[in-house]
Amino acid sequence: MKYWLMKCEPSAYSIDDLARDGTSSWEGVRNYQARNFMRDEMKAGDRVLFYASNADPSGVTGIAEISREAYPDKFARQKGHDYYDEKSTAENPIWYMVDIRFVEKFPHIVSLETLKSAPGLEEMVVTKKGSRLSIQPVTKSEFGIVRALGRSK
DNA sequence: GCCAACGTTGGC
DNA sequence: GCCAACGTTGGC
Repeated sequence: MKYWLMKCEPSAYSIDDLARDGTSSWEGVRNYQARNFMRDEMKAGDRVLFYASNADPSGVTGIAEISREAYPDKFARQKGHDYYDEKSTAENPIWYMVDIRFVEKFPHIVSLETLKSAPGLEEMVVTKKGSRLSIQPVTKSEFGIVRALGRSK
């Protein structure tokens, strides 16, 4: 099993929205590196740290899991949609999406500041300066540390 | 809202 | 294929 961190602005979609919906599609990834992780490496059952970006504060708000592996992002072919990309075709969709399922919401957000100062997370991608990647691989050890922080008071 | 860091585009 | 210009992300 692999572990991931996925970013989303809470104004667009939050852990509370996911808790309400149960599952959600994860469309709109328009970065090749993030797409490759999603398309080539994400498997059903993989665990996800749900990260709120551009938030106050930003940080990990809970856990989700991959419920459906990568399939073409249909929004890339909907003209006028925010996620429309004229280069995307049925034969070569270019962009992919996955579905995620709610697992748990932490009692408190694990802020970026906390992540940066936590022992064992020094190499975690999200704690590095200028790390804009919206889908990041996380090690099993990092995942466990963040989950413990999220569950603790 | 600012702006540094990063990815993409396009002229050459 | 280089790299300047531009657009976007996301912390602050």
